[in-house]
Amino acid sequence: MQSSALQQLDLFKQASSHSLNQLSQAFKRHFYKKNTLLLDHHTLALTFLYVINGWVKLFKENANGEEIVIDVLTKGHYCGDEFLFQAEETDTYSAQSISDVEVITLPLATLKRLLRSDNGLSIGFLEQSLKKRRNMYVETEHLNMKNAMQRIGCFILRLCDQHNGQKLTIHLPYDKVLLAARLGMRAETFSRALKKLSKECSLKIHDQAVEIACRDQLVHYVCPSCSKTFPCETVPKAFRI
Amino acid sequence: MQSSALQQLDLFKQASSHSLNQLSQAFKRHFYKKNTLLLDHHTLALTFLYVINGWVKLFKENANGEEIVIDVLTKGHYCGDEFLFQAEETDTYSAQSISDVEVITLPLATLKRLLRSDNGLSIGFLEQSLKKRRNMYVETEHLNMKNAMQRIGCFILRLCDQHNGQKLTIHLPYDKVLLAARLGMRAETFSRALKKLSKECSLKIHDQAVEIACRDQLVHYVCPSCSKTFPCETVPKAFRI
DNA sequence: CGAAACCTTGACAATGTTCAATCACTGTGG
DNA sequence: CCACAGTGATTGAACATTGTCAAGGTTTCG
Repeated sequence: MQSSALQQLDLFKQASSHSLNQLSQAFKRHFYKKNTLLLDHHTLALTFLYVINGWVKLFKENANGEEIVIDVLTKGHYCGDEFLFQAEETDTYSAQSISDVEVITLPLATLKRLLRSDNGLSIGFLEQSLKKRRNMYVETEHLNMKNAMQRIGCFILRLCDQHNGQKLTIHLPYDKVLLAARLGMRAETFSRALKKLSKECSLKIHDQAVEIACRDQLVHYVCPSCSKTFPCETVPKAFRI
Repeated sequence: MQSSALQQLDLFKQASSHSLNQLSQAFKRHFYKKNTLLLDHHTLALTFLYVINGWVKLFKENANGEEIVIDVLTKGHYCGDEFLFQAEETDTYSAQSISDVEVITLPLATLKRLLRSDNGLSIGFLEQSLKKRRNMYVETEHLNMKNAMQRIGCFILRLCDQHNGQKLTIHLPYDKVLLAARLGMRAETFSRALKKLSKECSLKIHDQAVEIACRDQLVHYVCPSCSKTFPCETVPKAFRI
């Protein structure tokens, strides 16, 4: 990892050159195959994880042994930072690749040491953490205000490049079981809701491909229940940090 | 606001004495009556708000004009920080007192200026922001995993001083309509669920008072669906035998 | 006093979950 | 190469939970 490459990232763009050098040496770069456990819940609480390419599932188990999906990360996303100043290992989770991935890792202890002496680095992490919180507020609102069909529609809309014309085809970035969990519903509910949504909004579904005849029709169904207007984000959710 | 008092707060405990002095001069202290609009959604995006005493509701309206409760703050809680580095005024909300309150406010611009030159201050804000995010993960999990009765029970348990004995009486800190919204359900659902919970777990409800005959009974009903164990704050499940 | 807010209750509708069955597809070992 | 197991996906039927609407009681406050 070049320190110049690091500086391109929002997280590090205000970091000192000393920090960037230290970081570029301390980071480890990894390539993993699909379905590999990247970090177990012990290690994750000690490690900063940044996704360069591919998709990563964050998950834990509840008391009944069922899997809870915390989040799904891709290019530009990261995790583990929330345990920086947390002594006890609690509320942690594991990370698993759901595609071939390229990631970088760094011991939180190293990061913490650098943060202590580099205000630019601290501010970068603060800024991104605040952004994550704003995103979480939106997600919570969606979970409360939107039904299954609307949440799926919202996810699809966020995959549309906003500069595209009306008619377009997008591809669901990972399997439907996981997507259902990510959107807070069961696989069966997802299957039915997607089918219903496709009738309602003139979509054609072929496996992972979603053909959208008229984007505005989808917007009209999905967005009224929301405090934002489409396009919600310049960059689709998948590529947000 | 004395700078020595400020330093007692987790947010500011690592701040430089220069920052503390600046802050203690820039802060404004306010006393408001119940049901006062403290900050509208424009002002809130420009203001740091810290609650000294009393209760504050954060809310906005959705497209249908219904109120969405974002959060309810009390002593030691704060908000507005998430707009520190956000140029556009989006996803904002308003703040209203729901009891007589004492709060302090500070323009975010001032805070931002101080953060730039005080790494201790930045780290304080980062640390608290990460803590908020960990709390939000727990809340999201609860919303997904717990039903109405369990969410109410969990809220009640968190009001119990963990060192109390089995039998105790707690008081709901604000009205049930708001509490229902805070817990992500309708007032009617709250009413029925609380009644059902009180039968299930030997509670006696008189208006705002909740008499708990056996706290463990409540724990037994509420906590199995959760990755934490009661008392939630201290003992991670990982260390149970 | 009267209006408004708070709270509860009943009947019913909407939404999502659970369970069981089925099918297609993929990768593995014999 | 085929049989087979496992995963992903869909569907139906029964069920559970929560929301909606309407009504009525209580409290609060001007």
